[in-house]
Parts: sequence; structure tokens; C-alpha cells
Amino acid sequence: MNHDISNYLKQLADQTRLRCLMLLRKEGELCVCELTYAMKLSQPKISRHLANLREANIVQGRREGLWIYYSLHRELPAWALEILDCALEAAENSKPFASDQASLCSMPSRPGAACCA
Amino acid sequence: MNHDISNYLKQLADQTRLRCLMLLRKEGELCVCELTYAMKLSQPKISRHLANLREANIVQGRREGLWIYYSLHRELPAWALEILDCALEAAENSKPFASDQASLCSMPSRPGAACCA
DNA sequence: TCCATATATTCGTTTGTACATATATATGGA
DNA sequence: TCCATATATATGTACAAACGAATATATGGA
Repeated sequence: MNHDISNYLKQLADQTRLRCLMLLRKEGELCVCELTYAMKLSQPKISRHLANLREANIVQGRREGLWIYYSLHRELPAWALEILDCALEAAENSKPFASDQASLCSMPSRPGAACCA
Repeated sequence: MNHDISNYLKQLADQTRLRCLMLLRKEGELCVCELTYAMKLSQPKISRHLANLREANIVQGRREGLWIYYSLHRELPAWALEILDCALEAAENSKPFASDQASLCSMPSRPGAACCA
């Protein structure tokens, strides 16, 4: 499942995609509307970046009714997860990332009904 | 020393810069001519990318006579080194990176007279 | 002072990619 | 069948960044 480091880093280099991936790493599974709400960005913008991540096999989607739940790809190699964890360590409490998490937690009637930690 | 994850990943997203950084991580210190020789790229191209890395405080240079020796910046945070190590784990034995290392080892009369492991 | 070597920078061009807006598709319920 | 909601894609534009080629700067030695 061709995961090469250069393409992976190119995907992470876009901040919108990095924010998505960091949220997914923490939350496990999120649908597009949750990501949109958390990051306060337009739905097409999120959707397009998710398409990039999907084509790169970094993320996978599963449909459930109207919603499509995204999560990190199950075959992501260990080094890819480690890099994400480094990113979390580096930025979890900083500008856009911390508030994404906070926004998500304050979202009313989330489809998966998951509760933040 | 403002090292933020987004800028860092943007720098790593360029393959030429990633190759430089992986070589520096393994070798400690290298001058521009060694990097140029190892990667078989033009000197201005390498120099330009090193300038980017310098401005991002990812790399530092030290002059010694005609040569400028580059190394990873001494204040690079731990997570930044970890990401580089993940990259090495992911790609050390793959296409461009493995041959960079091999080329470097076969370079005649290297200025620092360092010997490969 | 002149030359050779090592490294850095400038310039004009091109390519890649992110963007906003608009529109299309899919699902489930009335 | 029609509608509302969730998600995806198409289109045209704009901006950032990489590039090759040429040139500039710095250092040390003759």
C-alpha cells in the first residue's frame, strides 16, 4: 500500500489537512460535518482536502446513512502515526489546533454522539 | 526560537530539502560540496534550499576556510528530530535516499575527511 | 594583485496547488 | 415522488514556490 514518506509529508504540509489528521488521531472517527464545525471552514474545502488524503491512502471513509465517517487509514505504517504524534506534541496546545479540539467538544448534536474526553 | 510544526513540515515536504536533512541527521556536519556530490544536483539548487532551511532555523552553517559546514540547528526541538528519524526509518533504504548515502561515501577527498560508517 | 575554488543570490519562467463559487450526487424520510 | 441534509466535484483564478542559467561574493594562495 505505497506509503512513501515524501508524499506523506506533502500531505501534512498543508495546514488544513494537518488539522484534520490531528483531530482524527485524537478522536478516532469523525464525519465531514464535525470536521467542518470544529475547524470553521467551508464544507467543500474540507471535502476536497479529505479527497486528497483519501487518494493518498492516509485516510479512509465509511458511509453510515447520510454521514461519511473518516478515520486514519488502517494500514498507515507506524512511522506515519509517530509523525502525527510528534505533531500533536508540538502543536496540541497552540493556535489553530487547540481551538479545533475545543470547538468540536462544544458542537451540539454530533451524529456519532461521541463525547469528548 | 519559533519552531512551529506547520512551517517545519512545509520545509520537509520538498524532497531535496528532506534529502539534505536526512544526510545531515546521519552525518552530523556536511559542506555544500558534499551535499551536492551526494545528491548529484546543481550547486545553486542545493544552496538555495539550504538558505530556506537556514531561514527557518532548521539548519545552521559554520564557515571554515572556503567551506561552509551545515548541520541541524542545535536548538531544534525533540519532536523535530523524531520526525526526521521517522523519515529515516521510512526511507533510508529506498530510492533517492539510499543512493545519496552511497554516493557520499564514495566521494573522493572530502574536505572534512570524515569516514563513513 | 590576480586567480581558483566554494558558496550565495538574482531573474524570469513555469508548475503546482489552494481557493471560492457554483453545482452535482447520494441517502432517508414525508 | 419530492424535499432536506450531507457530501463530493467541477471550473476558473490566483498565489507560492521550484527551477535553470547567469552572476555575485568570499576566502586563500601564488
